[in-house]
Amino acid sequence: MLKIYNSLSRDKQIFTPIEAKKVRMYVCGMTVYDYCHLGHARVMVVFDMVNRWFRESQYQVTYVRNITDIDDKIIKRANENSETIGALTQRFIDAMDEDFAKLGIEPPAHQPRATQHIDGMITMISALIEKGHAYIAANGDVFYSVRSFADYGKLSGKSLDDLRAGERVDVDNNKKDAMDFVLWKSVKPNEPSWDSPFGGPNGGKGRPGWHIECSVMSAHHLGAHFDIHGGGQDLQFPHHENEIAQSEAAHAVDGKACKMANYWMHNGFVRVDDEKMSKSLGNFFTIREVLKKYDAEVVRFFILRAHYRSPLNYSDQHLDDAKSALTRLYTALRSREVSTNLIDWNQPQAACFKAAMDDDFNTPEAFAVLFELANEVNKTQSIEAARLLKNLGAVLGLLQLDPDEFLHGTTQYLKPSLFVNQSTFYSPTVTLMPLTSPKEIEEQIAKRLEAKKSKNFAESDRIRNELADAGIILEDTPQGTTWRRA
RNA sequence: GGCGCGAUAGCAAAGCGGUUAUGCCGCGGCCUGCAAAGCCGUUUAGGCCGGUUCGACUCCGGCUCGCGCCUCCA
Repeated sequence: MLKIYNSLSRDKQIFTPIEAKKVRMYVCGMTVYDYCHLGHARVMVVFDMVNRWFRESQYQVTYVRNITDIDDKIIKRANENSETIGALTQRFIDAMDEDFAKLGIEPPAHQPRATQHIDGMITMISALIEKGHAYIAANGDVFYSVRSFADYGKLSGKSLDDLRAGERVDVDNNKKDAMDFVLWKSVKPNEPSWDSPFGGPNGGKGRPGWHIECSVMSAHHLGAHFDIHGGGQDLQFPHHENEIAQSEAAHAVDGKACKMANYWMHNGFVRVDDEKMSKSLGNFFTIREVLKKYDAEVVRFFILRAHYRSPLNYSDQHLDDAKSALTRLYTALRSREVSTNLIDWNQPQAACFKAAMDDDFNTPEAFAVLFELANEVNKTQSIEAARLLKNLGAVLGLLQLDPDEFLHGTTQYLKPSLFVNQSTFYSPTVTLMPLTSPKEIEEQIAKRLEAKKSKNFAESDRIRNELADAGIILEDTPQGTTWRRA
């Protein structure tokens, strides 16, 4: 029995799909005008995990994640770069796909782009105007009238009368109510536009507002009523609240609102020094920046190690910690031929893992099972335990590399001395040490073996220390000497 | 000002009204030529003040502190 914390009701509920054994899930994706940072990585990894767990639980999942490829920031950035909007967005979509693939994020079933759904948006906006939920302002903008939707605020728990619109941003005087939000923006000079029937000084030409995109794209792929809608916590208000207002009003039949999503899931923020990581604060780390220093799987492990709703502090210290922990799991799998196969969920440890995952995707608890299995493998050499460890890892999108491949590492090496006195995170200017090639390492190991054979321990230790300085740790085992990167 | 979330050992992070979470680090032991890895053991907990209870980290109330949303944001 799978339980999900529902932001809508603010409690954990037993998941009941609209259609038996099927899950229809929509997650707000990226606005593609720059590289993705770790905050974005978290949403994607978290919902990838959710997607995988549903599938593992025998659900047929239709996962939709949109791409916002038209908005103010994109237009601004394209102008700054003297680049076309199409070229800019494609460039960052490619970069995003590359980053996500490295993090083991499986592509969603559908990845609609806003610009492919303009017609649908115009249709929905027209319906909203017709039903009295939207109005065309004098300048040609179309606004949603929040006061027309009785349930406005039900997701975020906000009351229209308590919101402080205009406190930090000037209120557009074309609006009837300060909280009204834009559905259609009348065209401005040097901006792309589409034709619409909304009229106004520019003859209806304009482009859609942000919120309408998701209402239209989710309905297009999943229908007016679907199971799960997810995204980062910062989207809860106003974005998701506005989506509800649009969708439920537009799809209402005979004045009766059609519930948009049964479950709303929001993941917690990634923080830096206890502050939200964000573009505006400038305290963000891009995925590709982090992947220079850490293996992608370490980053994925780091994200999944915390519960998805908890805040997650980013720092190199925490990544180092995650790396050590993941190394322990891979070390247990080392030198063991492990085939993947189906998991027997009645097996006690597997059952523990399942119970944790079924409890609102409690990955930290699920990880505890993984470590118990690693301990068992190390203690008893059990192939069964090793197999279960790898198979459970697969459910989370982890532990699928050849252990040696992981332990030999592909990321650059940070000098240990730099780890001292770094309570939070390293400056991005930190010097990374180049990697010593595996061939070079093997040569040194061979030389050391010669020295060891002739009991020249001073020489063998010298070689070992030299490699240690280069970030290579040697391990003598009955089967020979193995190495891994620090 | 409104609404919401959180406070667990050196660090990270869960469950649970009474019994070892887990990982990293530290310490002791085994193993090792010495290490590393591994195994065994072990030191550090539950912001503060009350209440309920035979018993509270876990439930209730208050306080303090931190964070988030109320503008674009994942």
